Amino acid sequence: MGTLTARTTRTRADKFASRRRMLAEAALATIAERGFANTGLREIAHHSALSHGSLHYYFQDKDDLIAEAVWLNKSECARRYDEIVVTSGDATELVERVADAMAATLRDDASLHRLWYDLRNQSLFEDGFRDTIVRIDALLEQMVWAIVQRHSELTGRPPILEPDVAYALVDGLFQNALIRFLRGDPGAIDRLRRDCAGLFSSLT
Amino acid sequence: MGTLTARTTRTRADKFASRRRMLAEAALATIAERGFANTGLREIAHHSALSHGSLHYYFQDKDDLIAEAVWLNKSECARRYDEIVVTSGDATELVERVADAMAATLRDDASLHRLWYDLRNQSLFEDGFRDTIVRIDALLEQMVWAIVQRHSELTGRPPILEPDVAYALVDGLFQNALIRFLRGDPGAIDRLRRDCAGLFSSLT
DNA sequence: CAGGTCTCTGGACATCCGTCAAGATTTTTT
DNA sequence: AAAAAATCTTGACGGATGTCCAGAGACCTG
Repeated sequence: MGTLTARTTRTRADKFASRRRMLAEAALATIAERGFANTGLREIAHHSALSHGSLHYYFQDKDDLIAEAVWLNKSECARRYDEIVVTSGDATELVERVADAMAATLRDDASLHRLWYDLRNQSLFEDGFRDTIVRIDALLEQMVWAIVQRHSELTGRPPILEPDVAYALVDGLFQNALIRFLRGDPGAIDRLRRDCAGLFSSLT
Repeated sequence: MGTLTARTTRTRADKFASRRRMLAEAALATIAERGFANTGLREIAHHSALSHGSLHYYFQDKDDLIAEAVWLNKSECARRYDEIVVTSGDATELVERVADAMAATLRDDASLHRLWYDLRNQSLFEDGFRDTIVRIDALLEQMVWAIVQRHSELTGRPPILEPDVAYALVDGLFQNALIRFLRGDPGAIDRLRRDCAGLFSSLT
């Protein structure tokens, strides 16, 4: 076998990783459109620069691809509120900005959130990408709890609920708004903003 | 054409309806086990007394069958709290009995609830049985609101939230507990009972 | 330039799907 | 009992699925 320079192996690995990312993004967009169960590998490949045969060169199987795709999207999504938590100076500003951000992502990324709930439900039937879903779920719970804790700091009042309950309530609110929005109710955005602000304000 | 006696047509219609119900129940059990996307008509028929071809004699298509199945299960499920609402004498009894009932159905009917969330999500991608899902969703919201209103009567305090928000919070709590339970956490049952009681107590 | 990896394609594979229709079987009517 | 209507089975259809593979093209190394 030929000996490879360190530079070559690194660019190789980089290209491999970048291809994986590109395919994962194509998978994300495609599945977000039609749902996990209704989307085949050929359709995903059609939305990318490669053919359907290549998917098994970069991913072990379909579950591997989907896990990478949802992780790519959701792990970054969970960090989107960190800056708000850090830079908010008082409690009302924190609550307002969080509510605004949630309303904005409901409006802009509705089909991606729909995909998330789709995959989280599928993972209750099969264990293909269950581990990834569980990890993301934990991330989202930490995200909500970070907001609650910061709000507690700013108000001086202790949180009145535990992290998992807080996450459950916020998630219920968001999922309900998402469903209403997708069913054609544009007012769901503003109502989510209002209810979200009210909920976070009353969690401490 | 032969004239049929009223008696005969009625028994005909009865038998037809009873067959539909039997098939819907078989579909319910089968899909609850493996999920909507992973279950074919042949598998459903295998869990019933008929063959897969008969399904199209009693139902227009697969969506029709699934709609009937989920309606059969969920429309009755939404009425299960009516008796508690009517017969509870004071606020704490109402809250305790509701929380007990929710914890019990989480323990006993977990896979049916999993199916409900599965179908509700699927209906956000396809419009096959969307109308049925929307109807059931409205029923569940009314169910939650009936509890809140009764609690308001018994305490003399007005509800602090609107019906859709109350439903969103309760649903978030239940769905979160269901996910934890299905992932292998048996403590999710008692925690749902506690959190549910706490939530209903603070909604008025 | 020759040799050897790496990358990618297009097609084949077995299997499943929902739907349908022709015909057998059962039930009811005349 | 004969005829008709309702019920049910079986097998087929076209299409879609995930996976795999032989081989072509690209790219780097010597």
